[in-house]
Amino acid sequence: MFFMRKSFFILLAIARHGGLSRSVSFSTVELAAELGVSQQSASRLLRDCERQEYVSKSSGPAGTKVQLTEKGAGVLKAVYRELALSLFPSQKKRSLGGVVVSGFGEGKYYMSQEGYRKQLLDKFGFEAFKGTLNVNADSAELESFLAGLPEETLSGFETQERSFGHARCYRVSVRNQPCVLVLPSRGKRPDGVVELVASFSFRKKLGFVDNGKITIEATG
Amino acid sequence: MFFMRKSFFILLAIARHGGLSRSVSFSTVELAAELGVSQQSASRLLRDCERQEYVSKSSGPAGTKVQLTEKGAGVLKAVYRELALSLFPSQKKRSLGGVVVSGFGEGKYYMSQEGYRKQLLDKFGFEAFKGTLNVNADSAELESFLAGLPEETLSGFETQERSFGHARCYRVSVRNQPCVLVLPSRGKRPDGVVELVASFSFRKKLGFVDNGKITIEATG
DNA sequence: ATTACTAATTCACGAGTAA
DNA sequence: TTTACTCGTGAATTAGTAA
Repeated sequence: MFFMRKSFFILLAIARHGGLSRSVSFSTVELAAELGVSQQSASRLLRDCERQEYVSKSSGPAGTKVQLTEKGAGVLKAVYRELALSLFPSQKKRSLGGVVVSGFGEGKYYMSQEGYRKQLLDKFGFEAFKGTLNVNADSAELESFLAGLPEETLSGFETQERSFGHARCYRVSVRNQPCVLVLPSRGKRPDGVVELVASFSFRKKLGFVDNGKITIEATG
Repeated sequence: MFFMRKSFFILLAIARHGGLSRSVSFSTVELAAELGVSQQSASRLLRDCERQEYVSKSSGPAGTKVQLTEKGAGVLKAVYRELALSLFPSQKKRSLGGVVVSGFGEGKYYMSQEGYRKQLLDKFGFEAFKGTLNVNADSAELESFLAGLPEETLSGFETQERSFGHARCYRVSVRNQPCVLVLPSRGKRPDGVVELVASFSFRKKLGFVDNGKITIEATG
């Protein structure tokens, strides 16, 4: 957890300047002043962050442009989660309400890929049912629900036909059945729609139907 | 802001173990393992935190007991705030609803103390009206409202008669009138009750009465 | 202006160990 | 077992510059 200690405050400084969502101009002199180190150290520390893939940057005599990577943003989120749990232990959001929506079969397609099935088995210990349950939730509620959960990542991979992106996963449960909430990074989906993966079919085993209400619970 | 860089992760580790609200046993060996440093470094770093008054601790051959001070907790809250603003810029809570309650005149007593008046003038630039408006808010809402605001502190002081504790302050506004939300640390008050201080009387100038609704807005 | 190299320096770290 | 000291080493930092 604390291996990213040395990079954290640089990432935070970049995020403060908006580097989470876009590339920002950020000279090493400014960065140095904010952190209270020399320009030389700022330059070196930034390069260390790039080596660890926390940021992507381009720099030259015209200045530096920098943006946090997913991995870098993950560092900030992980610390945010720890802080939130420590500072406001009472306020952890333990459940998330949503509505079942139709997924047009992509869930089945993705869950048939060995690249994902293998990782789900390794990380979560079950053979995934070849299909997902798509759930629509309020995106702000989803955000704060997920902020309180430990995050795991399914890596992207390539097949002969195409390449598959990585996905963020969270252990949750529905009606006391453990399952995994998956947020694919690829394929811009509507805000607030997530996929649930389990060893079984939510529709067959638990009787969920389109437009039905569902409650997702945090586990652990 | 980043002067506490070196201590932050130690404070976070202590908070994870519950050291925010109570004294926790925490051997330097454990701490070292969590941070990925040697026992010797953990011991030294902990001592640095004590010197900076981020923690209070007692240690000896039987082990170490440690608890975060207000100042130490303030470090974690400040970082939490920065993270929250960067990660979820949309979600900042900008206003807080509450109900005016009767304060039995202690507000007038405190606001008559030169020790507080001087600090309010220095920090906020106004002569405080000798009285406060007590407001009752939902304590969870209050917590998340304040988490998004920069915090300032009025120091405690001594008079011939008694000693006065320190207080946490936040710049806010009510009906577009800038004022200061004060949370005294002393004198256990009911959860969710705060005091508003301004250059004027809320009751006379704005017509607030007991049990009336009030909305406090974040400024800046 | 910048960034970022190399060299000098410092100060943080951990080994050894006392209490 | 603890905690925490001293001290040698080297990684991290800054100064001085080049580009």
